[in-house]
Amino acid sequence: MSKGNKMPNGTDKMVAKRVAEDLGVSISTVSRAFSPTAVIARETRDRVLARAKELGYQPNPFAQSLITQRSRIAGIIVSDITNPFYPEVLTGMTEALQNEGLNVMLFAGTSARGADDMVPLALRYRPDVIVVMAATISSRAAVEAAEAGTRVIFFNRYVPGIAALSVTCDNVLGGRQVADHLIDLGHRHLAFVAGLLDATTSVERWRGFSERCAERGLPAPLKEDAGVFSHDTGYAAALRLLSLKDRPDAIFCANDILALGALDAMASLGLQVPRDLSVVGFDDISMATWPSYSLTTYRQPVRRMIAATIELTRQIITGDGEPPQSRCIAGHLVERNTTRKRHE
Amino acid sequence: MSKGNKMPNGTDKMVAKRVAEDLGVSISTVSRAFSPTAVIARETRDRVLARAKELGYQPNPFAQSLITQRSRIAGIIVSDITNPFYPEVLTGMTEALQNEGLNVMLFAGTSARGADDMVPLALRYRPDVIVVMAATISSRAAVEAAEAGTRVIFFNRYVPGIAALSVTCDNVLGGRQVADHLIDLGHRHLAFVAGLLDATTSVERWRGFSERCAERGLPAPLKEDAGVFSHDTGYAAALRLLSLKDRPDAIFCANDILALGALDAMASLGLQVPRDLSVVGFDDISMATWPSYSLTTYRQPVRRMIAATIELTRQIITGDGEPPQSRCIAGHLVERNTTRKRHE
DNA sequence: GTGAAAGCGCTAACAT
DNA sequence: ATGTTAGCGCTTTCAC
Repeated sequence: MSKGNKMPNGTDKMVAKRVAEDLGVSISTVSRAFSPTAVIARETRDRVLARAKELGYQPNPFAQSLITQRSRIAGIIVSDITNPFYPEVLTGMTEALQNEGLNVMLFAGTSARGADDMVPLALRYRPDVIVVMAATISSRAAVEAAEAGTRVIFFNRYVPGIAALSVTCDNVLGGRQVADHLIDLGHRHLAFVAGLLDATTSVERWRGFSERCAERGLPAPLKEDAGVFSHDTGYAAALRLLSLKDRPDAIFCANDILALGALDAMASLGLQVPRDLSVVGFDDISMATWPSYSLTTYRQPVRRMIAATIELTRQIITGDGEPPQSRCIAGHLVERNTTRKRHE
Repeated sequence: MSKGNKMPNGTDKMVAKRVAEDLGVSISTVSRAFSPTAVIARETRDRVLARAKELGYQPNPFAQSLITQRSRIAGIIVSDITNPFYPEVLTGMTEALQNEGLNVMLFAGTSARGADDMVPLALRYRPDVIVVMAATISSRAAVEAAEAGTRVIFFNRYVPGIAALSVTCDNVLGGRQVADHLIDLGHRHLAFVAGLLDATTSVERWRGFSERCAERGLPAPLKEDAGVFSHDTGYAAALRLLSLKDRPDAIFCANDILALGALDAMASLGLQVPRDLSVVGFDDISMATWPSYSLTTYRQPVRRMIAATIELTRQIITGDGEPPQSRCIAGHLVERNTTRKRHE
């Protein structure tokens, strides 16, 4: 009677020891076969690996982590996933991390338990890195993690005044380029629809936008706060702007979801892009390409941002080479509704 | 000189032993303090927990899993996350699992590595359960997992001919109700836009739809294959239907994304809902509510489906009570564009 | 190149 | 109610 090495379904649990016995080698040899850097005869490794596959053996990552002090886990913290931008990023990021040999542990912040509360949860697994994609997270998170010896990368989010890493799109530049685009189109009466008030994305896009307007001799653009990044709030904010006596002739929305809401608000008033007004978004989510919207937008360089995150992760893990540094990457304007024919 | 119990940042690593020494108790006592069921003096537990918090100690889940043989991990496998339905579900599911004390390990299938290849990856962590939200996964996945002693729950997907668990919306019923709705509206010339050919969601919705049409004495609806579930393909499929000589007067799309594409196709032809045609989707994603679309759709009971998944998970983990059984839950029709005023 | 032995951090008998 | 002890499954010196 073997002692307790049975599975719930009655079959024997497959562990290194059993593979070793099966092959008449030591446990160490089995272990070494799975370690690419270990010294082991090529032929032995092949034999072990082949038999292990047959038997369905794979090293237990818990035991591995315990001894190697490396989890090979990346924590990802998300919150407002209502913005379609994030799912797109989440999939890409997960894939990329998997390719680096990191498994992703996902933590979803809720209204009840904010993204901040996810950090201690994630920290228990001593992840090699934590990627934060939540819009509403305090700097406390990064501090806690730092104390636990885990580095945090803020994705698409900059946390001011803290030694945290971030990977962002160049929001200021984006705002400036949108300003140039609209001004070049002949617009002189610009407006901005802001999203979450304390989101750096919104703040910086506004800064670039308004700065550039000033530089080009325009009066300060109108600024309308949507409150949160959503279709509803974008719709409402646009309605407010459009009901003004001195209605703007171009609206730059802090992100695409807001912009789509704005377009729908315009449609509800019978206004057309680009005939009556220009609208520009930010992100370039897939819906921006839909014919019904054909939204001109500033595309975030998602692939490069993910690649940068992976690069930082690699630097964090190896610990050698240059110390990882925050990255800010330029995107580019994608013109669509300049020749838009919607509602005709 | 202590031997190796330093963190990368120089501070001592916080383990049960250190907390125990600090308090002058045994390691077991520390361990017991963290186990809700363990016998320990209330006062001792409070003392340990308080000090542990101060010191920043949390039990190492790897060590725990190693000994308890329970990972407290749920694996989630996703693939085509382009459908906004899934992100919404993913967040909700993650939250719900977290509330059960399960941490979520996310595996994203790619074009290169399909969802099937994610199963072995997930199995290494001996998850308490695997939830599959990928549209394209073979039954092999469930078999592999079963052999490893892990149960798989297919979410919104039924895998025929296999002893796997699934949680689905009642797609057949949904199809029937949509048929009734359209017929009651006076339509007699119905069409269906199918998504992924082998997706049970598409197949079953079609079955219910066509069955009900037959029952109510209508000719078989037209069937147009979109190929995949996307806006583009829905758009194209609708265009094909609308260019027919005997153009249908109502279109039921296998899901909302297809339906939104169909609506845009109609708009491009200057056709209006509900004046010229009725369109019905399936899922009720957030975009269906947008004023520009106001899509009538069959709402999947997502909350209840997640609750059912959690219930199954609980049954799987405890192992007692009734054996877990697949669940099929009715949704309901949400009427919107029956009074739609778009493009006016 | 391979085996023996120590131990990662923890829980669960078993003692007391 | 608490302490002692034996591993969970693995990697990694250290011998050979």
